Amino acid sequence: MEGREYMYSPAVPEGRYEIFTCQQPPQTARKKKNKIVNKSRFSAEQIKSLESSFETETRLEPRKKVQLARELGLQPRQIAIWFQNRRARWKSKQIENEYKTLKDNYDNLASQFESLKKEKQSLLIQLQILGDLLEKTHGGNEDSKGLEGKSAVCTSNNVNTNSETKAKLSCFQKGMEGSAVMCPHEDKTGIGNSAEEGQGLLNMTEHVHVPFASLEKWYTYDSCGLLDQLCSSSY
DNA sequence: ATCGCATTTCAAGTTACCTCA
DNA sequence: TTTGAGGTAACTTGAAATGCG
Repeated sequence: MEGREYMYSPAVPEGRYEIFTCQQPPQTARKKKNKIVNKSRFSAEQIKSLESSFETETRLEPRKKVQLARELGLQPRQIAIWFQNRRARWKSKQIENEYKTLKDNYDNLASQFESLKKEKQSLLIQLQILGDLLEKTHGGNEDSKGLEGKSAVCTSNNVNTNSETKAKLSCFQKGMEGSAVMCPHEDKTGIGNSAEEGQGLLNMTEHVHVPFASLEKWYTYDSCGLLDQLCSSSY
């Protein structure tokens, strides 16, 4: 199809350039809506030249347009239209790319959110188990009474815990990490009294298959502010 | 200074043709 | 051979900018 160009009917709209063939007469002219059009694509060389011009500047000065038209054997009007269409294509490509980027970001965040949700569930289950265990170990203890019901509350997504429970959880975590770290509440709860106890709890956590390293992540990704509360709670 | 008009250019949307699977 | 989709040159429309009397 290279080499063929445009042939418009004499019925050219007022103020418009008449676009005509430079090399060949119209072979396949068709009549439609007052227009006789022999439309074909620009040649590879023409496109190449237009593209390289577009790379340097997306808008053409009138002088440059005329010069380019002369070089390529086209009408200045054709050059102008080509640049208009090219800008439109460029813009839609930009929008497409932006959409792609946004979608990728969204997908990443969504999958992060999902895995955090699962992790949260695991931790809540873990919390429940620990609460039950505390209750069993220190059944008559006043403090364990305080923990009563907390585990049940924690089974829902809507975690409703008080600072005491949070402090216990925090102590428990410290016990896991340091094995013998003393807890501010040790006199009341008895948790963290010895390295043995800490180790025992560690074994328990292994039993429920919840990695404690994930708690670290919680501090980073906590989205509902629970851990902020936990960390800032006074005890 | 500013108003009105003509002209030009642009973006956005549309039309019509061509190519190809 | 027909047909539908996709690409693209050219057109239409409305708005903004500019120049001139």
